[in-house]
Amino acid sequence: MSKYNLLEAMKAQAKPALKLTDKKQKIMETAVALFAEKGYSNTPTSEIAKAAGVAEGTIFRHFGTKDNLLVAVIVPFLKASIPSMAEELFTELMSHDVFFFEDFLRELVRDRLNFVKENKEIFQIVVKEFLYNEEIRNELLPYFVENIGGRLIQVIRVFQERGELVSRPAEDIAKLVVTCIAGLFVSKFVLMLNGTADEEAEIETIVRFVMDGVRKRE
Amino acid sequence: MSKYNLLEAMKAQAKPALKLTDKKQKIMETAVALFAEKGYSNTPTSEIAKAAGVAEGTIFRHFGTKDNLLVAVIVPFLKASIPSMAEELFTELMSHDVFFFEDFLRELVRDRLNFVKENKEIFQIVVKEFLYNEEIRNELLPYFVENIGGRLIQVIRVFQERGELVSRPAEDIAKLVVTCIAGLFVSKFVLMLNGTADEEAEIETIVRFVMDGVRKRE
Amino acid sequence: MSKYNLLEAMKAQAKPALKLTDKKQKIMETAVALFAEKGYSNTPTSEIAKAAGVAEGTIFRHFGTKDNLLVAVIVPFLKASIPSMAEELFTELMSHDVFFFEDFLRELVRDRLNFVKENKEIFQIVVKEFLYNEEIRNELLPYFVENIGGRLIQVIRVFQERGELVSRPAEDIAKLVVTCIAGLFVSKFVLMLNGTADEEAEIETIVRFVMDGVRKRE
Amino acid sequence: MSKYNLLEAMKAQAKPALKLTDKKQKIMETAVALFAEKGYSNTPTSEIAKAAGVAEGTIFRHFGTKDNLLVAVIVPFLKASIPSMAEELFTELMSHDVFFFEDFLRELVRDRLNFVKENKEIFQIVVKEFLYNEEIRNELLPYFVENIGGRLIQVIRVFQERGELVSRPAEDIAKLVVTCIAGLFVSKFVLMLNGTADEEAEIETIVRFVMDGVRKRE
DNA sequence: CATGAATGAGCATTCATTCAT
DNA sequence: GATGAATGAATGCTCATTCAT
Repeated sequence: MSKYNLLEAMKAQAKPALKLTDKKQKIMETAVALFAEKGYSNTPTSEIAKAAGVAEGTIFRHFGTKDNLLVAVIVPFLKASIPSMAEELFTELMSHDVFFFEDFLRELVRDRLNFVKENKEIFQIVVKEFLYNEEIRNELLPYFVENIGGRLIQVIRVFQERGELVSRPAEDIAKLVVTCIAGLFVSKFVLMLNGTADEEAEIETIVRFVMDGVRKRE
Repeated sequence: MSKYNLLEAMKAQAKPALKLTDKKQKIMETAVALFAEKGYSNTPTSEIAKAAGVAEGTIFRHFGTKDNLLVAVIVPFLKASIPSMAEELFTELMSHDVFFFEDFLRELVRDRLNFVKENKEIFQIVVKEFLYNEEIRNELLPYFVENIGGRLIQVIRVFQERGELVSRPAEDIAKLVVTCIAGLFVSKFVLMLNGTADEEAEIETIVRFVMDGVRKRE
Repeated sequence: MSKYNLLEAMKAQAKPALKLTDKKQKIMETAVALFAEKGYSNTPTSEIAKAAGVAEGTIFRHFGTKDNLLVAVIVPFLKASIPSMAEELFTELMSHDVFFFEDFLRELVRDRLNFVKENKEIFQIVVKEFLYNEEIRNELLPYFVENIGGRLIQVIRVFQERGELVSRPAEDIAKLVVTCIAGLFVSKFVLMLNGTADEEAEIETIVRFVMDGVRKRE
Repeated sequence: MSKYNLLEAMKAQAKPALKLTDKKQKIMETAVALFAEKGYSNTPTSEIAKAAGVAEGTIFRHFGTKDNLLVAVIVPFLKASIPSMAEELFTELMSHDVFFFEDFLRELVRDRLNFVKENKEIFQIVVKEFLYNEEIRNELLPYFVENIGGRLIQVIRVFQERGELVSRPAEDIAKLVVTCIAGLFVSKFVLMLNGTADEEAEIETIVRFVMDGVRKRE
């Protein structure tokens, strides 16, 4: 059995208990900043306590274990990680004829870029722990594959049928698209390889790359 | 000053001292396996010692510190990480007219895929520590950007002049290409999202995605 | 830069925080006894912990490092090591005509003898570490020379002008006097070469030796 | 039973085996320098080996243990520490009437000063370990008291009978004289509180202090 | 004799967690 | 709820000593 049970935690946190104590809130904010900066296992609870201005015992009163603190911090992010967009689009696509995959892709990238930009630190934590911590990876990987990959595959299939997308296996296409977008986000928000300041141009670059690759056409 | 000085270590290890003791060799092999599996900082030296069948002191007699053991394991990999290909190709391209970027890309992917496949565990270590360990990242990032990015940019420029590649900034193209390939390698060798068994098909999929994207053409 | 910064520590410990925890107090007492008996570097923290009836971690919670424990134990002693007497006497001497150097010396010896007797163990620690530990010596030597030597020299000069003391350089006289007294204290409290039980007689012996040497006079 | 048995070692080393190997000789010289500088327990055998240009094993081949190396280095010094002078003088004094205690003292100080000056480093070692290492102290203290103290007491008694020295207990006088001389040697050769460059003047200062104290006489 | 790889007990220090107040 | 002193297992590292070559 897993030490983390992130998915259990996600279900449990259905009602996100908006009434966070001042202290509890402060601990979480501090933990996010420190985990993002130095990594989970390089951040002692003593340092979190000090930076948050609480006693070390208080952390354990609220979260029980350090692991639980990580979970508490990560779960709301994970729940918001699934682009609801994809599902909405899919429903819509089935009924009306709307727009092009290129437009969907553009909106998807824009949407996720904004989401990650607003949750930069937690994104860093999730990426780092996802790779570093085997248990977390084992918990999250199926979740991502199913929820994100799965929806995207459905969307892709629709556009393939319409003839806009190549007819390779939708799984392969989804994987390429996700890897490409995720890779660029990691590069931008974790490795801090800052590209252009102009965000719209950046989005356009990604979209055109994914759609048409690097070959010149006349 | 950095704790690691990986680049210094790389220069110093010019002649890799092939005369590795049995024990030293065993320690390194064991460390590679454990670091890859659980991450550097989650692997106690005591466990390495036990798994390698040596006394803990032996590790420190050979490597001095745990950090040095990591460096000793990583450095040869890093030195072989720069695709000499790119440089050779670049020289060749300047003199004769040979082949297409698509062919270059195919060879590059094939070459690096084989390299990483043969060094799977060390690749896992490097990827994980690269993201998790700030000092290592700070050491390696400029190295990668300059050596890998730099060479690729030069190659791209040549093919742009020949009209095979789109005329967006070569830096952007290089970044997209590298991110895409790196992302797929991470997905395959670190996250273990196994794709097709047919490797040639896999290479072809990447090449076609990078060259032409996902849009259908008649 | 020094590892110890004893003088810094002395300034910092201005208000010695009388509210010592039971445990903290117990640790310090135990450490004093063990350091005095076996020397600082021959006393493992584990042994201190065991003898003090606390967990080893508790030592580090209170003192951070073993070095700091030594400092915490030594500093109050050092601050009380300067005989305020000398300074007071000096001021007094400048205004009124009071007593003889012989009387001053007798009081000085009596005062310091009592002080060391009451701090026997810490005196042992200081003497041993002073000789054994280069860094501690480098920290303390200038302090002693200036504070103890300096004041004594001033006193000696006054009595030289009054014609009670020989007119050799005051520095030389001070050095002889200090060496002689310190040597006898070390002999008594560190080497445990117990002299007479009669302390007053002991003091008188020292004073007469310093004043008149060993030559018989009629 | 003692770990050291210095006295046993002294007896055993009766014939000092002049045929010291090159390596053995080099090890001892290096050990002397390092022990004097950093103290016995702060000097790893590995460092001695390196500095001496031998393998670490070689030290143990020759000396068996690190303790034995210390003993090997110290013992010849200890054997030469007893001023044969005192004994010779005593024999001489019983037969003829020669010179004054003051002259004896002057010669004693000169003789020991030269001895220590020529064996400065071993003197440092002996002083430091004598204070720091209980076992060594327990071994050497009785030896010093008996051999050095004992002889001096006899000499003093003779001069007391002749009326040159005060008639306090000879033991007390001996102790004062030894403490005073030893203290000044420690101050000069261990603490490095350099006095005058003029050695004869220094000797004279000590002699006059011991003989007549600090009181001015007309 | 000499070597140096190997050993493993021992050490200072860290840190998540507990619990009495 | 909040505190922070106390815990003790775990960790990286040191070093005297052994032994096969």
